[in-house]
Amino acid sequence: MAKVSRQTVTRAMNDMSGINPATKQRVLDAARELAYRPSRFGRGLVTQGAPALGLVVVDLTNGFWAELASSMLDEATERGWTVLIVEASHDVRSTIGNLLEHVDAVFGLIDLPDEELDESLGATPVLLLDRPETTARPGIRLDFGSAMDAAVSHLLATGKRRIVMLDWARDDAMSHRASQFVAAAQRRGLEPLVLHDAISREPGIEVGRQAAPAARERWPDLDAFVCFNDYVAVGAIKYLQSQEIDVPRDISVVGIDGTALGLVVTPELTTLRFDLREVARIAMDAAIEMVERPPVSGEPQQWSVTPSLTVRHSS
Amino acid sequence: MAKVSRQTVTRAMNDMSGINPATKQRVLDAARELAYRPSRFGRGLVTQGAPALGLVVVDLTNGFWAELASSMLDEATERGWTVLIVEASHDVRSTIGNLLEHVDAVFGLIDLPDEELDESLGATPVLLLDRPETTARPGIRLDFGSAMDAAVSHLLATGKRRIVMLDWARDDAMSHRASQFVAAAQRRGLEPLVLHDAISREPGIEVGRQAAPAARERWPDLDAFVCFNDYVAVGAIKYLQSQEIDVPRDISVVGIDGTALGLVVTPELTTLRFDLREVARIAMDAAIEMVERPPVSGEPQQWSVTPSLTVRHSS
DNA sequence: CTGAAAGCGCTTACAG
DNA sequence: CTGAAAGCGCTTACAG
Repeated sequence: MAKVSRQTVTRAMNDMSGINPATKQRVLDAARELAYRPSRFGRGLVTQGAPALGLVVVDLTNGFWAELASSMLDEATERGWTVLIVEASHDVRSTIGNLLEHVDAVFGLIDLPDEELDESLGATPVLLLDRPETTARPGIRLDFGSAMDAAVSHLLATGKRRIVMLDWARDDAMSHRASQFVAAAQRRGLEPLVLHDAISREPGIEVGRQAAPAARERWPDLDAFVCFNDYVAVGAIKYLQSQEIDVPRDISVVGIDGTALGLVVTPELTTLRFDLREVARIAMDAAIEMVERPPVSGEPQQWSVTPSLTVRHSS
Repeated sequence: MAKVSRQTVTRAMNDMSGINPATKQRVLDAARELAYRPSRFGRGLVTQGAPALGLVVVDLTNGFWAELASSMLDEATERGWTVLIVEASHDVRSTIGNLLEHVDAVFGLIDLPDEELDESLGATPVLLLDRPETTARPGIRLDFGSAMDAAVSHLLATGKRRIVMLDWARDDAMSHRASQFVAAAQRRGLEPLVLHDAISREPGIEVGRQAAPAARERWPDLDAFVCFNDYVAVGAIKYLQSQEIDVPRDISVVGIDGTALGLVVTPELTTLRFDLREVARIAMDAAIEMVERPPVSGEPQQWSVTPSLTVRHSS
């Protein structure tokens, strides 16, 4: 339409030098009229484009994942990478399959059995968040060990003796978080009390609101809750408030994750807070490494991050 | 390495029929050893791949954006699209530039002057969220008009008379939200009271915590706050609590956005709640339309969404 | 300042 | 069951 060759179009569209301004304008006009947009595939084939990381989160409306996503975005931008975020709440398999078309590496929590994992992911470099040691894939583990110890010690120091974990999971198995609580409680000679919720679809406020009274019925003398996450903790506090049970005097509440929620609820929530910035840094560096280097055989690399106990007013 | 042609590699990698199992295995083994991964660009050039939408948000850790992002993800997946989320908090220009390499259309809040907008976005179809009417681009407007009326009426009905808007903006101009509040107040014959914050970087809890006392100093007889968003409202409630001022008896507080935060704070927050699911639906349909149809000249299309007043316990 | 040629890495017919 | 040819839509030298 502009009566020029494709190279000249390239020059006009990409703002390159060595083109007559009038020619350039003619090309740009024609492009507008034809609604012409360069194909990202054609261009990428030649220029390689910026590498992209796929981030698989569980639920963006959960502060933990929102904060991780936000941190990943920052860290990626700094390194010239692009991030593609997907929520793998519904159909994990097809979500992942779709994602792979667009990215050079994947990071996130992928809740799939090992065999399916290999099948879905193929040769794409993957870094798994918080997966059991059984996978032959590199990963970042959320290690609650020492932080759970700190939380239990803190509750003991404030005079609490009957600590109940309000757990949550998709199935009947105890969560990783709860099992670490059990270990910490036993190390202190406490009876490990765990109430397990496998009914609710999401570990939200409602879980805590319903689990707290159930726990009190089962262990009337309980004096502290450690909760699966901050949402469950907020639900527990909301229930206790409704019963005019004083937090923390009568019952202390400790959350996990360190989301912004904890600063909104009254009293402000004691919680195990992750440095997600740090997680994002590790993940980006590992992803770049995996994409650039040939695959190292042998032990898959494992990182570990530990939350720290942030004491506020709910304990 | 496997001593086969590229077509056979294609067959092996893509799980196609018409290939000898032994050959396939040989190819797969070689692929693994060479860490071979098909180029997404080469493949996309032929298959076209799934179309991608770029979503530009302000801050993923803000519940409004997290919920919008989550809804967009859902709606996009249903339509076979992929979503690429970016946060345009720091360097908007380069963030957008980077994004364009990867997507077929863009949706979101892009805080750039009109000329720069055209320059940055080029021919990419764009749908703007909550931009002034001045742009010659299609968009979705957040229209507070009738909802502000409802909020003011509700406060009047509960006996409040001196309503103060706690506003926030990046610069000295009144926000769109505040100007709609002013209009609603004037329609009811009220003096429109607005306190403007242009100091804080983000419209977070701290803004409310600091603005609330400032407002009380300036208008000692105030009896209600309407806040720029839920975060500011939570900050105001936190301050009032600290002063043992009863909410809502002494001072009512109304937020905007309808984020999950409002259910966590005590008392639970009355707020103007958007149906972000609806916004996501409109945006996805419009994006698909823009990519598939040639560009229509004439008036750019405009949609409008109105929040609804959700009365809880802070008013 | 403009254009002809080569090639990026795949897949889709088609031939054998 | 396997391979030779063509082509997807760009950009990068290079020639004029």
